[in-house]
Amino acid sequence: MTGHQIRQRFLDFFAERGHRVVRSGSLVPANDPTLLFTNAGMNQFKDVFLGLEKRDYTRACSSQKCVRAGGKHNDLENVGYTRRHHTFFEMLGNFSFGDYFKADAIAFAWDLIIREYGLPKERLYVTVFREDDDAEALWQKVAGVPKDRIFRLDEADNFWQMGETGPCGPCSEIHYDLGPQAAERGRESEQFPSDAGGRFVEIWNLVFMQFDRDSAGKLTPLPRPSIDTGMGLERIATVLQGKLSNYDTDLIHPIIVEAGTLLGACYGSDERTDVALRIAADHARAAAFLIHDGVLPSNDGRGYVLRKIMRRAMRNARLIGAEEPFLYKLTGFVAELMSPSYPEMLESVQRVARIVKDEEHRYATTFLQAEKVFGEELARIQGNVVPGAVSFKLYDTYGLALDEQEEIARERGFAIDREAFEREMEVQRERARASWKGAEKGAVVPAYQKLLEQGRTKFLGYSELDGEGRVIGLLIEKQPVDEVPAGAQAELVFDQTPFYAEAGGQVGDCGALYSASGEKVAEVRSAFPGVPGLTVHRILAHAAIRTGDVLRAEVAAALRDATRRNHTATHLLHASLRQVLGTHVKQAGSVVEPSRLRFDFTHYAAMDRAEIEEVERLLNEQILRNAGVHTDVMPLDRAISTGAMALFGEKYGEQVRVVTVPDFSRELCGGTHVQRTGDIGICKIVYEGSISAGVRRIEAITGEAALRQYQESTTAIRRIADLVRASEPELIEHVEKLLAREKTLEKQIEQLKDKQVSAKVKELTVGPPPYVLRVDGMDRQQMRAMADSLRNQKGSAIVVLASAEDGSVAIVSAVSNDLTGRFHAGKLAGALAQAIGGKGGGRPDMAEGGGKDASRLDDALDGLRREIASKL
RNA sequence: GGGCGUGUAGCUCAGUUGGGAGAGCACGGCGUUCGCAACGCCGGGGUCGGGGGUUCGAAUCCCCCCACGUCCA
Repeated sequence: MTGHQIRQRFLDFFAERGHRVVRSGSLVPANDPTLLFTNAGMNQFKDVFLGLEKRDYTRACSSQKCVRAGGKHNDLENVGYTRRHHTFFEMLGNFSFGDYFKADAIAFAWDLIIREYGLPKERLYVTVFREDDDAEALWQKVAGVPKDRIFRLDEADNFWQMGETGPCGPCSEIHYDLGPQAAERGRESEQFPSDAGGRFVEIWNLVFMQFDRDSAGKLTPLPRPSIDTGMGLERIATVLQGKLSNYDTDLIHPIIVEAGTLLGACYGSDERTDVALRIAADHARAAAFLIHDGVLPSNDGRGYVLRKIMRRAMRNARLIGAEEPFLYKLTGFVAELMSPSYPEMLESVQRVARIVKDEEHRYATTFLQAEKVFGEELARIQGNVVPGAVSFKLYDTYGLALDEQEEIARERGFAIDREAFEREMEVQRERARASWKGAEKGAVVPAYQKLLEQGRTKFLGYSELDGEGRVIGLLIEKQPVDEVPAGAQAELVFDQTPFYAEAGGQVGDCGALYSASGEKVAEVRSAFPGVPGLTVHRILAHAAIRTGDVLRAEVAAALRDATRRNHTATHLLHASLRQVLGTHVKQAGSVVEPSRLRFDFTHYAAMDRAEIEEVERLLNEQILRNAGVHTDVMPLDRAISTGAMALFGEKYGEQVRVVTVPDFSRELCGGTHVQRTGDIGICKIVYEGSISAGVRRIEAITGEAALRQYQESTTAIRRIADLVRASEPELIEHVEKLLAREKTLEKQIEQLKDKQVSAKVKELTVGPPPYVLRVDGMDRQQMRAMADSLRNQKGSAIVVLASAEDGSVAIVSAVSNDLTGRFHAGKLAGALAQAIGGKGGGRPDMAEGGGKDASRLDDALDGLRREIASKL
């Protein structure tokens, strides 16, 4: 059975049993700052398990892309050396949201692996949580697993929790015996539950979510227990394909072979090569999928983890002799290999390759730089051991990995002091820990969650800008209160509201609240979702407000209208960019405010002027067309099948809104839009720039803001034209002429100054040195040239020049080389400067100085002249 | 978020007790050549990342910011 078939059978199996097949979520988790990457199948259902989100199904199954690298689960260091560690893998899972529980979960799992996948019972073992009598009984009753094949284990292995608090419960695992040949040498006789160094592998984990843990650690039973299971696709493939290592399955082995071809190496020839090839294969998978999902290599956060993964692959390849970029080709191969299940991977092949190749290039330059510095350091040290501090600096500042250092050191007969290196590393860790102010997790205020239990806020604002709402919650500084006094800043929740809560880049609405008598009782500063589905209004109360009050809520129409114009314009901009630049353009971030719109998107190069103008033209053509903007609500699957654009890292419910500009743009969007494109008025791009490698940013304005900008620009142009006394049509040509003239004038001044210098030099060289004199009006540049020239022409000379201007004095002195033993130019300049209340110094042959008191200059020069004469 | 490093001509970079902004390549002109490559001569090209400070004087020292690199979290 191929890997793709194994995945498909899993999904089909559960679909036949009433499960909704849900597409894999993005590797970048939506709305979850606590998580670096999606690392389990249940991530995208987290809010459903927590009861924060409702879906129109209670059973689901998925094959979820996962990455474990960085963060809590970090497998990166092991990848390549073991049979089963990966940075990227797929997790098959079935889920029950308060629907079926243990009995069905066990029955499904057993049925699938025995009947569908045909695994022999005698090779299977089951573990349950120490106290979970139910599970043990069910495995015997429902699946007919003999009691001696069921093992009770402790919390560490068989109790699962999402976090410190929240849903948790016992779990139960199915293990498979790969046979004694899979055991570590010498451990062949060890029996389950030992893993015998790889002989017994966990293939499926069934989590029985049945408790809620509060902050005190107390467990209360959940009213509707749930199921969350996870089976690693690569592992089950290993078992079903009769292999011992995940790297030998058809999901990964072809990539290893391809890597071998690209690197001119043969898998199986020696351990070093094999490790490098496995690392290349695994990391190419991770890189291809991460970049496809919108992650870009950078120096912090997710991008940094991606960079580390890619560099690890390049480094190991280099150790087996790779000199040219290769990883970018391998990611293309990965896309091909995975395309039966992930056809969308083929769309991003070009973009991914470009980004990977850039990174390979960057790595090469970084490595060269580091190697150079390392060489300099090696030349400096005594003995043949590289000190820990040096090693650490190389690693920390220049990114030269320790195994690379050892490689280079060995070639030149040096050794690395690993212990000293570790000590330096510990210091760095300590420093980072000390400065860590504590992660501000998106702590959900419990009060918001309580309010949500009374129902989601009904949003009236798609069609209305004002409406009545009943106050169902009031908070001051996140604490619930029954009444808000006049003058207080507070948060207010209605049962329904026309206020848009900040989402999808669109800012929340501002406005005001009125009592039944028409009195204005509060200003609304902004509105945001406290938790998904709950609109929280930030208010400044003008009168007392109590829960239960019915108020009229009125959105500030002018601001909302401006926001709508910018939001629809954003969609038109997105579509225009795709037409002009290509379909590789994808939204990477967006802000929609009343005053402007900001749009980040994937594109490999700066836009040239013609492209920007073409995008603007196309966009405004759509505005002039004045097409109606439609919004439809439909299931997510249908929306995607009609070609609506969905975004990276954005989470959508089952029912989605699709915003359409006929024949031009179609996007999933929950925001507010204009009715006809003509309402936008006009759209003008005011900024285009880089945000990071491969991502560009555009800022644009519409409507009134665009008009204002236009007026300001024309005013400015008119003023400039007046100032330079030119008519607008000939303004550019005129300014060009002025600049050219300025340049000629500057050059003429230079020439005049030069002439002044040579005239003065000619005049002076009639007489003998030393030359100690005032040259008022000359600047330092001229004085240097003059001193130089005097000295050179005479061959042997002392020159001291002083120039007074605007009350301050500049001094330059020069001494020819034959005299520097007796006269130090720096000392001459210093002595003169001191005499006029200043300072000076410089080299023995050339020096400068300065002072404030020009009135004493002549006397000082006389003095200096006498002093020099006496010593000559 | 913290540590270290880098930022100088279109490109690659040099520039130490603070005192002349430079090299190579690229570009333009002229010359040598049947032509090309190559070479010779001449030339254009710089907010020394930005801002502030210290100083008579800052590419150089100090502070802040930005961009990039790198490591830790």
